[in-house]
Amino acid sequence: MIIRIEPESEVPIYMQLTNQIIEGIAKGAIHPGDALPSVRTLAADLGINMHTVNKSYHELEKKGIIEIVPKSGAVIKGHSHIEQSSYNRIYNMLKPQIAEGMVLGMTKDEILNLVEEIVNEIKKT
Amino acid sequence: MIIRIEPESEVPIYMQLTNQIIEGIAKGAIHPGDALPSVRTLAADLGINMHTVNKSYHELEKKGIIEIVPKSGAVIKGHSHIEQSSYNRIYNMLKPQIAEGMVLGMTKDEILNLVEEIVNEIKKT
DNA sequence: AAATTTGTTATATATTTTATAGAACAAAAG
DNA sequence: CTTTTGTTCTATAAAATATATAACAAATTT
Repeated sequence: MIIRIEPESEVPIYMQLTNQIIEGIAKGAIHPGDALPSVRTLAADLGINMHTVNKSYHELEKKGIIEIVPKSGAVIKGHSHIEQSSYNRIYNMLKPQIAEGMVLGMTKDEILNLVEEIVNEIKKT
Repeated sequence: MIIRIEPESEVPIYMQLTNQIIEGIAKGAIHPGDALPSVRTLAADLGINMHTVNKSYHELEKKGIIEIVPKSGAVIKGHSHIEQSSYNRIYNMLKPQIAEGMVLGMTKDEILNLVEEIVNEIKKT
């Protein structure tokens, strides 16, 4: 799985990494049960600091996406059905952005089409 | 229009304000052509700093939602159809969150239903 | 015309966030 | 036993966030 970090982005490095790992899981590049690289290894590969990778992994753990076993490693969790707390979190993250789309002139159908397009784009390949 | 700022939130104050103004426009509490309060007035009303309100207004301007007339005021713009640059920005903001929903076990239909629910919730009074 | 209000600009301070660096630890894995 | 693991700690630096105060010229109001 290829990860690209843009140091000059306005998006913090740990968040770029978090998002790209999430998308990697979503599109099946990595699967539940797989172990993520050690924080030292991944940091060296990406040319970033160990603690930055560590922060990203703990973000993923807080989101319920991976499980960190102390002194062992980080493993991708499987999910049959979304939990209520995760659902609420996603609801609150999506709301401002959907409102922004509406204000800027998008109809409900245009928003739904965009979302469907994104889902398809993530799934393909 | 009622705005509530939570100083202890992990979401920056200027962003809370930006989002609530956007949602206010989306649900019709304020309309295109309306002028926003002066930065000093709103800051006093909310008990926050003038520069924080100013930053929020310039965020709204960057998003293409309001127009700031120097020495005059901020006016809400109308939108017939979304511009490509705004569309791309919303696309990039939505993508990581939709991927997160997928990883946490949401199906395409569950995601589309959630988005439709949010649109309806914003539209209703 | 005078006074007030406007957004803007500037300086200053403080806290939090982000990112890196290096070191040390105990536990797990080889 | 050696290496690797995540964790913890200290330290530094830059950027983001938030507040405070002051001053300016232009616009608005009185």
